[in-house]
Amino acid sequence: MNEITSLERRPEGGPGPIRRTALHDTLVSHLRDMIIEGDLAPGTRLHEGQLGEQLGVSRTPLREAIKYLASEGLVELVPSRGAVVKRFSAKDVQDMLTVLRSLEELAGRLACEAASDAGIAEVRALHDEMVSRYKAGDRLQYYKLNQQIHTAIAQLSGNAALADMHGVLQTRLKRIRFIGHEGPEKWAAAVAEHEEMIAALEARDQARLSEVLGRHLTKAWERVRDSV
Amino acid sequence: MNEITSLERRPEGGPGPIRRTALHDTLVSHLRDMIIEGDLAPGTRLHEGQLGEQLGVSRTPLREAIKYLASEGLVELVPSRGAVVKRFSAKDVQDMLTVLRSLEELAGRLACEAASDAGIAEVRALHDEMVSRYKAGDRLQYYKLNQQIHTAIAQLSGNAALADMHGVLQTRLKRIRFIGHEGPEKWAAAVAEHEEMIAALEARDQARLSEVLGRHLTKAWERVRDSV
DNA sequence: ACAAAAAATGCTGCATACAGAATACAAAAG
DNA sequence: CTTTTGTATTCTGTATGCAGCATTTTTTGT
Repeated sequence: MNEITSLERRPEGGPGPIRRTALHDTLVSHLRDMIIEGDLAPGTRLHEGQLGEQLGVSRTPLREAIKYLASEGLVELVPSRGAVVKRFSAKDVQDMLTVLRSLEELAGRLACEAASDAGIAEVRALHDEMVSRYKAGDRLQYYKLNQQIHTAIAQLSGNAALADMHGVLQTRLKRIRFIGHEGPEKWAAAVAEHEEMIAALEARDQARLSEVLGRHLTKAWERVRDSV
Repeated sequence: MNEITSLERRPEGGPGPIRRTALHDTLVSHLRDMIIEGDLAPGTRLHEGQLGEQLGVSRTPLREAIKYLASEGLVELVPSRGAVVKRFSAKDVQDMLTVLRSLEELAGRLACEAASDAGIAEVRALHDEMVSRYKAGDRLQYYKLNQQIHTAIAQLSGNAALADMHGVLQTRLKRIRFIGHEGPEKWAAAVAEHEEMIAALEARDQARLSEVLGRHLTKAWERVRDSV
């Protein structure tokens, strides 16, 4: 992941609306990934010239993407000195998890009311896939599906603002969670919580789903606490 | 408010650290204000050339500011067609208020634990000032102090992420609330709720403060419901 | 040899310039 | 009169160039 990555305008792959995708979006998500995956460590200065050359883009669109990420809270703008990757303290992480927990509890309650059966089935499918990845010991895919499930539940709430805020926090925390490698027994516990979560969702049991989601995040904090 | 506003690099006013403030920040907050105050109505296309000329800035920093606002959710980026001021449906507003309510309830609980006496005193001062504005019938100042109080409570929680998310939603809703002119009796009710709020905060009564904040926002929705 | 000042380098911030896409308009065909 | 197609204009997307600030290196004085 540390090699020089070169960008291309996302080629229009399959069918669907021929939505020419702007370089801006590509750059933003690319930089996001670089930050999350640790290519750009916290505290790193984002060198416009150098970075732009690596990515094969001029400074202008790069700067715009950086400003965008600044508003998302991933980088910090220092006047006359450019941008640096934001560094989160342990308290920052705990604070984010506190808010995320509150949001997920809300999402759980709303999802039980608003979700369509099809929507729930999709989450179930993601969950089953995740469990099979767990059994295969595929941490990376497990991690990604895990994220997707939480995102999906936030969206099932039918509340766009909620899904939005949830997404912002989840993105900021991705870098942290990406690092947090828990041991086998804790991993198993996390999977069990997910199992319970899906059951509650399928039963449309508001109180239970909300409770499980909350508990899940509280334990998540305990899992990563030391690695922060 | 609808005249052509020209920008100047924020002059270094009083004392304090001589922090040269970048044009970027000025532009962002200026554009924010223009959107909130209705100078740029929802659905309006943000014309880079024209707008830049009005503000006396070239397109480059303007575009960067627009991208920033896009991430904040105030404008929407349409590929190859620039940016338009985001339009919120009634459901969008309701959704935002639902989340905001949840966040404020959380903030209320945390603030009762974490706030310093001095911090509470400051909120009390804001409140008293607001009440006097209310008695004077000064709607604009009342409105601004009202916002400040809610922001202050979010900050008293000591949770930066919470204050952050709260701020984003509050900014998005400002435009709406700015319009919502309630009648005298509802206005009085809102002030009474604020009174109760401060009392609960000073008593550090978590449950009560949280409850009042929630109720306050629920009623706020009823007040603006029709004007959206 | 050390400290302070001065020059030099590198980077950001902003403006301008150019290319390509989207839209608006006009003319021509049905 | 409506529809369609070709053209012109306008605006966005990206690159480049220049000026000012920050930092580092060199030079100079003690």
